Amino acid sequence: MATNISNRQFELIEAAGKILSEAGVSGLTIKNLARQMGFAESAVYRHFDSKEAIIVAMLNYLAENMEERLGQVVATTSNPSETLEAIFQNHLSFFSKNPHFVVAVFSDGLMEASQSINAAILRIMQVNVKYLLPLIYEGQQQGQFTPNVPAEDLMHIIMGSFRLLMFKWRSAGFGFDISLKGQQLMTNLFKIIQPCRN
Amino acid sequence: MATNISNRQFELIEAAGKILSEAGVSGLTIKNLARQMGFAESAVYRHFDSKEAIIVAMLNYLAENMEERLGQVVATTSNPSETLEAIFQNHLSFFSKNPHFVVAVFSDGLMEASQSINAAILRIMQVNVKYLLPLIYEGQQQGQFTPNVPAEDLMHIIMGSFRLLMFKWRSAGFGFDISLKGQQLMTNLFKIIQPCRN
DNA sequence: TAAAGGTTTGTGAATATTCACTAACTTATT
DNA sequence: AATAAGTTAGTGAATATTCACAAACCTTTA
Repeated sequence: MATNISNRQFELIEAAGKILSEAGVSGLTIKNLARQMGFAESAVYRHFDSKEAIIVAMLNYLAENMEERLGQVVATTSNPSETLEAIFQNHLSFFSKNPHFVVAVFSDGLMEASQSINAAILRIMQVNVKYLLPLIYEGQQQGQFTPNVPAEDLMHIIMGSFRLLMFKWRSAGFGFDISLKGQQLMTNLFKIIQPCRN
Repeated sequence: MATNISNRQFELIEAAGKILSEAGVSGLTIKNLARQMGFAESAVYRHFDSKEAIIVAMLNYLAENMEERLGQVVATTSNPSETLEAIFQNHLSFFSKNPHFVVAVFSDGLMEASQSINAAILRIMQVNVKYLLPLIYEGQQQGQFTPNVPAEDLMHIIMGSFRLLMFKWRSAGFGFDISLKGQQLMTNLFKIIQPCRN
């Protein structure tokens, strides 16, 4: 779990992220990465075995980071509805500061690239499921969310809306305030998944 | 609008679709396309000026087809809720028969590839918006859908859920019954966007 | 202290492979 | 005869990766 990463490796991951957010998956070449770092292409291979390894390291870093953040949020909140909101805001704040991860996680170009990359991306999704699903289930039990729809499907709708928002943000060149739009989406989702009071 | 396409061109588009669904965007090369067609690479260029032109033609075909289908559905249904359901089922049935379009439309690898491809994909999304938005708005007016959330945002949630379903289907290698899962999603969505009866 | 040897991190050149695309030629159909 | 639709055999550019080598630094030993 405690993936050890050298300073240089971290710099490379950051550089790769910058390229991803600016030039997309197809722009992420060893040549561009080396240029971004300011050294020759061959030097990249002093720190990573392959391009694939760089991307996997990047995704693993995100997975660990996300696991930590979500764990923190769950630990410091009690009410399911409140926790869900905190998770939402946590994600929004994180992606707002690290837009390249939007490209990394929500792109299929990378998923096609290799099996290990694909697995890494799915792992990230599962981190979210791991925290969201019990939360939604609990919220249903407590009467905060509608019991008419299975928790898995409620989660599907929430995650789908979130992903589409990220897609739109990226398509717009990260040109609008994702936190603001995210807040609005969240508000709407809460309205919709609330149980009807009769 | 009346995009004229020769028989061979249509065959090429179909072959490209088959490759897309089996090998993804990265598998769609002229070499593979020629192999699929059973002739040499250079012969492809007898029918299309470039690879880009093939993809654009494919997307335009989808756009026209979709426009036609949605127009048909809207014309033969009256009730907004009923129309929305019919659109949903129409899409499910179409994608179920043409899974390659899922790859084409919901992939970012293609969007990055060129400006004209990007525009073609966005055009397809807009065809959906054009039909869905008035429908949802009307449904809200008639008290079939909740008025608490703006129509645009309701549409966002619906489209996001649908896209995620397509993503999951593709990730699973088109290995489950998309019509069935789609029906379930639709049922859940309808439950959720229904206005509370007090 | 100074030399010897090892490690880290870089360089520039070269590798094989893949890619979209093209020129010139052949063949069949009308 | 002319056109459409195929072929063979190339092109140059881009790709990830490997190679032998070198400068700078650290550690051991005489």
